[in-house]
Amino acid sequence: MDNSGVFTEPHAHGACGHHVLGDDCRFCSIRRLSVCSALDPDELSFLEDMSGDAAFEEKSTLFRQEDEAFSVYNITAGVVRLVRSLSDGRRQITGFALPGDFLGLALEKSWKFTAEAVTDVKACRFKRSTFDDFSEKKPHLMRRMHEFATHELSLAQDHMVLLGRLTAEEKIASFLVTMKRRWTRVEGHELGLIRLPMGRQDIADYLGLTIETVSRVINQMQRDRKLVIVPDGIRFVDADYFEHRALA
Amino acid sequence: MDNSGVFTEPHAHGACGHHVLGDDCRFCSIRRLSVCSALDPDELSFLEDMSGDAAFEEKSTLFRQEDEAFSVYNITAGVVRLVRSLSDGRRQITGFALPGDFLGLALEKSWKFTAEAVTDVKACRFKRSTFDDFSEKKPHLMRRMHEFATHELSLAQDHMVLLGRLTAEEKIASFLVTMKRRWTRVEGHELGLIRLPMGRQDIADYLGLTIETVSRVINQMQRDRKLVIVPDGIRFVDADYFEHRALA
DNA sequence: CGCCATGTTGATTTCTATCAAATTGAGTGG
DNA sequence: CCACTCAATTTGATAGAAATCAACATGGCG
Repeated sequence: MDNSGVFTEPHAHGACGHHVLGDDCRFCSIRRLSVCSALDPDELSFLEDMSGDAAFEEKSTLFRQEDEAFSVYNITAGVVRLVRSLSDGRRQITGFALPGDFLGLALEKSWKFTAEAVTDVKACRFKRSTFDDFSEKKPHLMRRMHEFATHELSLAQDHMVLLGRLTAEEKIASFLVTMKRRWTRVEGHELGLIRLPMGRQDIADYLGLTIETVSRVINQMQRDRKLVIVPDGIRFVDADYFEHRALA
Repeated sequence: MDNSGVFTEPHAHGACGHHVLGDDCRFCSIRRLSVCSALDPDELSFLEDMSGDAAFEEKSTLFRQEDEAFSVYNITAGVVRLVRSLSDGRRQITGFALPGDFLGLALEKSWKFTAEAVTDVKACRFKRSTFDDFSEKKPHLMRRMHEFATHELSLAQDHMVLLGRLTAEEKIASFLVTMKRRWTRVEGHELGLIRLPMGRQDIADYLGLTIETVSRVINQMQRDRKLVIVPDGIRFVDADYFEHRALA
């Protein structure tokens, strides 16, 4: 069921630590967005030698909470959901990783969340120990990692405000505005369409709502001519409405 | 009103960057908990020379969101609330800083939250630029900062689960259990009392509830003989109940 | 074509917020 | 020492937003 195509850490690890698919960091389209932007050509080539490409099928699991973190990942294509689950089945999605996002900032041995592929995903994988050794010797990279971590922390705080203090309507509006900004950044140009590759349940679990409420609010927004629902996402009709309702 | 004793960054900054009150890092009681635990005696003495003590009165503001971050702080005594506010007055407290906690992990110029003294607070203050230069040269310290940042990130994710998916009762139980653990760590030994120096409104703004709900739930717990309310905090009566209801 | 996952819509309940009023309690000044 | 004040907290009554329960619709895919 959920296990089709699962590619968990311990098994995945065997094939990594060396160059697998031969992609070239110099031509990496998301490098400017990633931790790798801190590196000069020599460093990049070194990093390339210790990296391997990884692909994950839609609905497969990159790794699970509590698993030992043998690898770290730079997402290069697709969307990953980061999930924390309670024993009774309640879920909170703490974030969606898009191309350019890095998984493995934490220095602890085990993952603190489960990562699942929302779409087919491609990632640049590094053996954790090698990557750590390298960053230990390259203050550039360590600093960049730290920048990423503190930026994530700031985003996490934004999300706490959203979860703790916004109404359902405000949550949805904020989410859509954020997704629009993130996709624009990734794609390098604004698209009329706001891609929503994740399902309604994922959106609900990200916003601390139920799937019914997410569906109702989005469809009400459509009836109110604030947006239109299209295949794979939505399109803003009244962008002002959204800017006004999303938290800065 | 809220401005009595305010000690904002720009003004505070004038008196810092050198040793002010003469406390000795070697005898710092919270060093083992702080970023400073990464340092050897020489480094500690260097850091001491560039540090200054700062004191903030109860209810005063250490710094405000958007202010330029001239200094970074190591809290040595008291409790600080970290606040994000919406334009319409809604507040979300993203965390409480206790002794040993560090404010200024982010590398960005401006603060991403407001910090207010819940009690009288003492802190070890460093000029931001000096501290950054120092950490740039000391991978030890940079790594330690990064560890702190990623640990905070993990705590932030815990808090997202709390805000998004727990009931009022579970939120309060989790909060109390966490405060118990944190105070035990700070004080080095377990105390029967769980100190709650922050008011009910602060607890509400931390848990995404209203003050009335916080009051009601805590008082109901007292009626149910799960805890007793005492001056400055609460005392667990049925510790099992709390362990069972708090998220791992 | 029909199946099953996903999403939508409707009816109702429930939890928590809101509105409103007492109560407590620390600090102040007579 | 005690009355007074003001803020913080508690308690009660009611409202409301979102959850829950329950069908029903859609749509991609074998």
